[in-house]
Amino acid sequence: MPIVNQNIDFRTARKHNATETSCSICENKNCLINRNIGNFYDSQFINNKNNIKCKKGQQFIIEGAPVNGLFLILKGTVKVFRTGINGREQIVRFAKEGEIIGHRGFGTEEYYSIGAIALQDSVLCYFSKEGLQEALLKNPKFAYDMMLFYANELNRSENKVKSISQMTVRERVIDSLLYIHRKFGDLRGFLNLPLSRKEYADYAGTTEEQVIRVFSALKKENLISAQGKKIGINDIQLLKKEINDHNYFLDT
DNA sequence: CCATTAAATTCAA
DNA sequence: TTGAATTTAATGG
Repeated sequence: MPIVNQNIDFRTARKHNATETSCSICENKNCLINRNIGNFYDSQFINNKNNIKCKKGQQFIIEGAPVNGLFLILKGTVKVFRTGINGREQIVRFAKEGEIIGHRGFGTEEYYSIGAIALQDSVLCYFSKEGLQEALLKNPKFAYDMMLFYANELNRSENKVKSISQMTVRERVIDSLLYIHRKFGDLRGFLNLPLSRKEYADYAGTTEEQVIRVFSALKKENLISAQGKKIGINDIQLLKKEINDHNYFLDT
């Protein structure tokens, strides 16, 4: 179970530690800020970021907490979720290095509508709302890149609504596997992100038992293999075909 | 959904 | 590095 709220104060989290990284020497090329670093007129806000270390399982965004900045993943992976009516967790997405977290509430919302938990020990960069707003107003290229990011996110989330409402459980589980595969890739024949069956279920919008049963069926058909949390995809073509046959689209 | 057993992971010595 | 303790997977009711 997730470690509950260790009272992180992001404003006072201090920057004098070994993982402190200045954006100017950061090697994270997926990072939107890093990609635009040459374009900034005024890089003041970059120097005001905080690096936050999160242990595996630590929640760093709590649903309902006030938004006063935005996170970027410097290192590690994270799951972003929303709690449904019956207390069930719906995983919105998995995020890896360079991705932005907590952007939805950025412009107008005052409170987070999502929670986020580190899946591994992770390092996050935290930028204040004020600094970012100023940077966006001053730097059109940066603003444009942000807009593209938002458009992408919207597209993805619209696809997800479709998949959850129209696909069968088996298709949703397969879709989830393909999503993880696309996003995190393979490592020595196994998906490069260890997830529990519960987490697959929360992403696919089903239950742990259903996932386990679909996995068992897929194993019998030799489409996947599994050793604990390590899932191997044996026949990605057939899996893709099963989704494509029903005319569903794959997101990023 | 819950209970049971098997399997895998974690943790600390 | 091991194995005991804890967590997670798998199955069947």
